[in-house]
Amino acid sequence: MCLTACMRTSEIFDLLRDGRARTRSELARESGLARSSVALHIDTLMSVGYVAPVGDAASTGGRRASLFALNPSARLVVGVDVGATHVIVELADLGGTGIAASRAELDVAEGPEAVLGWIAEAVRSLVAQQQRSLDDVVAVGIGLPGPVEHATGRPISPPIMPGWHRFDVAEWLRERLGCPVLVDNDVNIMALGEQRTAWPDTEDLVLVKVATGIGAGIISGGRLQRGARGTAGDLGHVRVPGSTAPCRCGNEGCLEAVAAGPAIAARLRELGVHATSTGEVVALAAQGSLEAAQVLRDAGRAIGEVLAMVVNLVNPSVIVVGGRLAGAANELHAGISEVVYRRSLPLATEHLRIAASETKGDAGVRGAVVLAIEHALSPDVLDAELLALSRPDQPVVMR
Amino acid sequence: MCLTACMRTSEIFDLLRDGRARTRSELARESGLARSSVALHIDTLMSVGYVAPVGDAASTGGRRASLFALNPSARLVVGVDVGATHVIVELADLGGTGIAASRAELDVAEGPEAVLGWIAEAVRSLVAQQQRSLDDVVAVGIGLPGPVEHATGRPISPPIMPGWHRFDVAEWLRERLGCPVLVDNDVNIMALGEQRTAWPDTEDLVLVKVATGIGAGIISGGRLQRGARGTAGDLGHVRVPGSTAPCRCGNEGCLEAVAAGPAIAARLRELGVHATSTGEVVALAAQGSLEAAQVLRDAGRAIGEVLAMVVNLVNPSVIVVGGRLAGAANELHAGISEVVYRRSLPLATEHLRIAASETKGDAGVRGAVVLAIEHALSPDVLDAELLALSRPDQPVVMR
DNA sequence: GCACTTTTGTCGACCTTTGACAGAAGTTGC
DNA sequence: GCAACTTCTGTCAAAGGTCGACAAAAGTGC
Repeated sequence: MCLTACMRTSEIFDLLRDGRARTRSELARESGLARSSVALHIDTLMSVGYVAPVGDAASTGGRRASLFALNPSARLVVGVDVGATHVIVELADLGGTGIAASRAELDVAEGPEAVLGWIAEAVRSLVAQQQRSLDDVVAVGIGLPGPVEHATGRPISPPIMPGWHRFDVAEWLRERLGCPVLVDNDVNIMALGEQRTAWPDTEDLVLVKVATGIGAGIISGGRLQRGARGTAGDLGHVRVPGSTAPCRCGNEGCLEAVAAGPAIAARLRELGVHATSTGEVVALAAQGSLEAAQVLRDAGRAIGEVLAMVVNLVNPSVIVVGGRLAGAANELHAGISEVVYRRSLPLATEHLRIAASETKGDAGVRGAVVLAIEHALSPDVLDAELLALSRPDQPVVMR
Repeated sequence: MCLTACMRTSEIFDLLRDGRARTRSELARESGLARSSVALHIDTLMSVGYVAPVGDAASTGGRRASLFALNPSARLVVGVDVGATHVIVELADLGGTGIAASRAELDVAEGPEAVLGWIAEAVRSLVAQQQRSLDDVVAVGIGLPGPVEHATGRPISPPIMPGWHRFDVAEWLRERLGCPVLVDNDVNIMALGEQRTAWPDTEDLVLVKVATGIGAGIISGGRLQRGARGTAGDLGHVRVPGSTAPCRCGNEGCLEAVAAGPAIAARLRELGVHATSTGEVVALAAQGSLEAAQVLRDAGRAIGEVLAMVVNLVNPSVIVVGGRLAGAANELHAGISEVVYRRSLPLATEHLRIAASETKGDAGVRGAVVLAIEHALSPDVLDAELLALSRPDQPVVMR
């Protein structure tokens, strides 16, 4: 049997990945194949369930053409956002639409088996609630609050995750859920979520998360930049010009020691305002505290200094500011914009936009869902699945 | 005729791109195709000249298998390195080996038509000298000393290239040389040359060029990062912590105002040492001037401060230090290493190497040649060429 | 209702891929 | 030096994918 059988099928499917409905003729034009060949592939894709007819197109003077589109409910994916003190598990369809979610206040320091155990149980129960089978779940994406070696799915020396160093998260969950598991850093995943949902036409985006820590996810040329060891985008310990504040990392003048939640709270206490946590800073800003506004604007300026370098270095078209501190405070955004536009090269800022996160606290899970979907629907994986379905007797071999 | 005719042919060719010789069986194993199919594709590739037999493999107990490899002399490419005051044009084979080169001391400020005119003439004469036809040249790569929009092949507001703004370099040369022209920033091209020749197994590399200006080329995940407008890697105007030196860009504390050639020369004059140009600084360092050593080490530290951010942000496995000032002075390298290893995160520096450029002043042309070769031998271009050759009557259509 | 337009499913022809086979080329052991 | 064995090469028919064409179906506009 010809092994290239389903090759072009995944090519056709790739065109439908954006969710838009298309006629057979449109697909033929876009793929370069003949209409008759496209029809054959569409039949294959419909028999697997990944594609479904969605009515007819308007007539252009003759018979109406039938429209086909990705069938989001064909399979399920799971997105998981693990924070320092919470875990969110969301069940979603292939279009990225959330179907059901679970949340637990769980300390990541309790260790991998406790956290991942809860996640596995949550997935099983969400799937059961929807009266679907675990076999329908084709991939799991998961974001962790620390450095992750994406290729192997293991955290590497994560500061706030004791017991997780080199733990094989991907394999542990795969054994229990029976599908591929993609692991990445939480900020990377937020960047992915933000880019795919709010900025689909932007190929170069930087997401800055400002909360108890500060980090960035960099998407360049449409691809997430992870670097050699998966630690790319670590803004928190970049030195801010003009600051000598001591940082827990041992160096001084780090951005995190100046502009992250704890540093802002400390600064407010110096001004005589009671604030001990990131949450309280957010609350003060929401109440309109003048001191909070002032300190947040200064923090924004410090972040802006560092982002100005990022702009010169990476040349993004959009910077998205996210994280708990960004949501509550326009001052942070104002401080950032002020410095970035002054300190970066004119050529790099000419078409640069600095925007607030669109997904309200949701970017992490959204990104995890995207990570899972993009793996499950990638040509390689789809080819293997189509091959397996066309020959149920043969074992699945991944090349 | 089936349009997919030569599809798999380029796949086989892709395997031979690394220059290593292989037997039909090896290619079959690596490509997943049957031996007989591979044999057919090899025949096609030999008839076009891109692949040639290179003797027999050692016997493993039976008949010796014949070896096939990329035939470097099948076609020619051109690499061009345009500097502020010089132009180098090199004719190379498909293996990237230089065949012949021309150099001119030509000021880039004389404008595009003068410089490009000289380049076109140089190419013609080099090709003629080698008794080959201009038709054998399949691609030209060219590096320019300023921001370039790679996709369109036009410089964008280049500071030291008056008259070049938005000039269609690619089209101008294509019309006169009759083959595709790839344009990029000179530092990007140096990074490409360095990575492909000296660090082929490294996917994440940053090249820093230290000369009259300072810039960086970033290769991440094996791909050159150009950013939204092609200005990525602009280190020169990143702010150095602790410096307030005024810069020609209008800001203060820029790296270029502290650590580039003119700044170093100015600093030496403050110390009573006569130095006016980058070249004189290099000469002083070569003579073992203590003042030059001291100033260069300080410059290295300043560059190290900025590179420490780059390491946190991009997480490369190798930083290559190139440019005129790097070649002459170990002190620069020492200063850089000292600060980078102290200021970057331990996780990011754990496997980080900081190396001197291996290609002695040659990285620019090497990278331009690589750019040309990788375009000319890319599957898309090769498919089109094979299709055109199999149907000489039909016009070539690029999809 | 009729002429015209457009889509759809089907079919034979063509091309690529495959696995098998016989012959060629080389090695090893006696 | 010869026989037995191993491995590679070229050829070929069968199988599968793709294509263009065609007739039937479905819809529009007058």
